[in-house]
Amino acid sequence: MPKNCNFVEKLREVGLRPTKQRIKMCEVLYNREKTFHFTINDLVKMISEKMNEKISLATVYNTVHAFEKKGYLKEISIDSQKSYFDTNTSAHHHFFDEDTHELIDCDESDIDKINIKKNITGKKINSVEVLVRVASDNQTQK
Amino acid sequence: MPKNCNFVEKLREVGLRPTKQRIKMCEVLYNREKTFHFTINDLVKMISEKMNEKISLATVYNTVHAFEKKGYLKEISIDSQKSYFDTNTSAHHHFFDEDTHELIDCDESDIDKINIKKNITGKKINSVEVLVRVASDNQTQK
DNA sequence: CAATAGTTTAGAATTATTATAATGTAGATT
DNA sequence: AATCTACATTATAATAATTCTAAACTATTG
Repeated sequence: MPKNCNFVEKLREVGLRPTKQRIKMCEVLYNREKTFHFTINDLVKMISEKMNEKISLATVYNTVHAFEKKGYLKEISIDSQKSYFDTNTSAHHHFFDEDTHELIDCDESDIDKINIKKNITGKKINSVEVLVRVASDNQTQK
Repeated sequence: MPKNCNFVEKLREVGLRPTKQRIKMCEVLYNREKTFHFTINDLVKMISEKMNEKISLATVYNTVHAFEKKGYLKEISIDSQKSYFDTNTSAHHHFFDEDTHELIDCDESDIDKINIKKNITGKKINSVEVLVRVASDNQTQK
């Protein structure tokens, strides 16, 4: 979703009603220079900080999942009990900083094309994701 | 951990007391031909099915985490709310079947060595994991 | 502008996991 | 082999993330 676009139209295009709450969430998520990563908790905080009115937690969950289903958000797998989401929905990989629990984008160009020699009969590949775990250089790792 | 090994000695070697519960869990996890994947829930079921006595849920969690810390188990990242564990602790990648929620091993030899061109200053790479999501070939994917 | 189908909401319910604190036990010391 | 002590186990409570529920609300259709 590009910057400053008409969120009302965007939402309507994919069959989501442009409600006040969804438009607010679009503004928080997409009215910015760069894509970013967040947890639901992060998002709730951002909304309550930047907006004068609050959005119910259930709505935040609903809307994030609706956006994910429509391809406006991507979920990122980390071995945490939390879900991370990414407003960058293009194919790309991630670094995960185990010290800070921060996710960092890794362009496709930063990793050579991955060639998978094995295949599962009757199954097609939906995605290939690389997760590079990093941690501080100068101390013992977990 | 090889098959039929002396679990008492193995546990002692890394500084874990060979308790009745830990030995039982070793038997369930390692007395078998092949390595496998499981969730805590799977494991609890397996224990109560195969054993005549039960092990407390808290102990299962504690022991799985103790084994993980000692390198007897590896945790696998999936965008689920559950944690998956793998008795294959060698470096390898995974397929995740989105239909059945099954994890399938993928040898290092099945994927060419991954070369990461980007690096994060002050951080060292702990691991590089590839997750290949697959789903049924003949229907619409999520 | 009324009907209706989709949305929002607060709060309850659920699920996975961790914390607590009392009891039990392995291994060392006598 | 009795005792000590640190580590383990246990049932249960607590926490945290997420989903469910059912009533109130609202965007769109007719």
